[in-house]
Amino acid sequence: MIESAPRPPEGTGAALIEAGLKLFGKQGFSGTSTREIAALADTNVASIAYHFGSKDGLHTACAAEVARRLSAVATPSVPPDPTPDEARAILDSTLRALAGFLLTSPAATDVAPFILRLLGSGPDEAMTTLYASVIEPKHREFCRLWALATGQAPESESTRLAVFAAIGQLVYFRVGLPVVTRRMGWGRIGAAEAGAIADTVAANLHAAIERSRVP
Amino acid sequence: MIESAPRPPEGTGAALIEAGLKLFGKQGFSGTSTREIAALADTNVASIAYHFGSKDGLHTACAAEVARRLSAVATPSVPPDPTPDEARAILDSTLRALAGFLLTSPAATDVAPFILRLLGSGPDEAMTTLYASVIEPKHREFCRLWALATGQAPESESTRLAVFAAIGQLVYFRVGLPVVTRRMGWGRIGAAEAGAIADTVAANLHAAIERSRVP
DNA sequence: GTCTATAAACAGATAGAC
DNA sequence: GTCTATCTGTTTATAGAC
Repeated sequence: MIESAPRPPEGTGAALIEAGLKLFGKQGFSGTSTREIAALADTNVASIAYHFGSKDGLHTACAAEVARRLSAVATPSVPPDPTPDEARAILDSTLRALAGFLLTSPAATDVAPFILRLLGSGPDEAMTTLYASVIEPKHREFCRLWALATGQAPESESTRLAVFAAIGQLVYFRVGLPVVTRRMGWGRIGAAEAGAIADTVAANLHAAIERSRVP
Repeated sequence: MIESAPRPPEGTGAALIEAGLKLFGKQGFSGTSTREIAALADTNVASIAYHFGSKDGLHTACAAEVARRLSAVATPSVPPDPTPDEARAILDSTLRALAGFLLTSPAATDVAPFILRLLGSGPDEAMTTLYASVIEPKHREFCRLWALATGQAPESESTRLAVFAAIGQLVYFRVGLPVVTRRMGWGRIGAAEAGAIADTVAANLHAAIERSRVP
C-alpha cells in the first residue's frame, strides 16, 4: 500500500463520478442535467443528493477524482544526485510519458476536457485544490530537474517560465487536438500520431535546454 | 475599403454581441441566461430573439465576431522573397505581437475565454468556421515562413507540428494564465510580465529553428 | 440505499401594446 | 425597434414509500 491518496467511493457513487466526469467534461457543468448523469450511471436522480448532497457536491467529487488520477502520472523516479545528462533524460522520458497519457490513455479522455472546463471557470475552489495538490508540486519538481540539466537556478523566473513553456506545448496539443488533427489530416490519434507529437515536444525540450545551458 | 469581413451589427445588436462574448466566455453557453445577457447589454430579453432569432443565433454571431477580431491580429507583412534570417525575424515579431494581444489586449480578455469554450465543445459549426477562416490560413502562412527560415519543406509533418508547438506555447500561457500567475507570484499581467512570457516563447522559437535548420 | 412523485424556481421563446 | 407579461417546458432538490 504505497498510495495515500483518497480513494473514490465505490458502487453507485463511483458510477456517478464516472458519469459526471464524462458529461461535465463534454458539456460543461450547467450544460449537464442531473437526469443525464443518473441515466448514464444507471441510477436515479435522487441518488446524487444522497451520495454527494447536491449537483455541486458531485462536481467537487469529480474534481477530487481528477486530482487522484493526475497524481498517478508524471511521477518520475529521480536518482539521489543526477548528472545534467541524467536530469535531461528524466525530463525527456517524463514528458514522453505525459504525452502518452494525455494523447492516448482512455483515462485522459475524460480527465482532460474536465480540466479544460475547470480552467475556463476561473479560480474557484476545485481549481485551487488541483493546483495545490498536483500542478504546483509537479511544476516545482520539473524546475529542479531543469536546473540540474542547465545549471540555472531552480526557482528563477526564467526557469519557471521555461518549464511552463515545455509542458505548455504538450498541454496545447491535447487541448487543441480537434484543431491539430484537422490540420494534420489525421483521422484519430494512434501510437504513431502521439509519437510524432512527443518527438516534436521532446526536440523542443532539448533545444531549449541546450540554449539555456550554463557552461 | 479593404476589409471584406462581415461587419458586426450596431447599436443594440452590437451591445448584445459584446455581452454575449463576455458572459459566454466566462460562464459557458448553457451557464448564461438570456436575461443576464439582456441585463448586461442594457436591454430586454425579447431583443435577442428580434436581432438574432434565438439564443443560439446570438452565439453564432458572437463566434463570427471572434473570427473578425482574430483576423485583425497575426497578419505579418512579408516581403516578396525573404531570406532565412528575415523569415525568422518575421516569425519572431509576429509571435511577440500575438503575445501582446493575447496577454494584455482588452479585446482578448473576452475573446480568449470564448474560444476556449468553443474548443471544449467539440467540432461544431462555429468551430469549423473559425478554423477555416482564421486558424488554417494563419497556420499555413506560419509554416511557409518556418520553411523559409529552416530550409525544411513547408507542408511536411515535422514543420506543421513544429509550428503548432511554437504557437501552442503561447496559447497555453493564455489558457493557463490563472495557473501561471499563481506559480509566478504575479498579481496581474502587465507589460513586464507579458514581455517575460514573450521572451521565453521567442527564445524557444529560435532554439527550435536553429535545431531544425537544414544547411 | 434506492426509487417515484412532486414542489418551487428558472429557462427560452413569444404575443401584443406602444 | 423596444418593451412587459406570459406561456410552456425543464431544472434541481426533496418528501416519503419501500
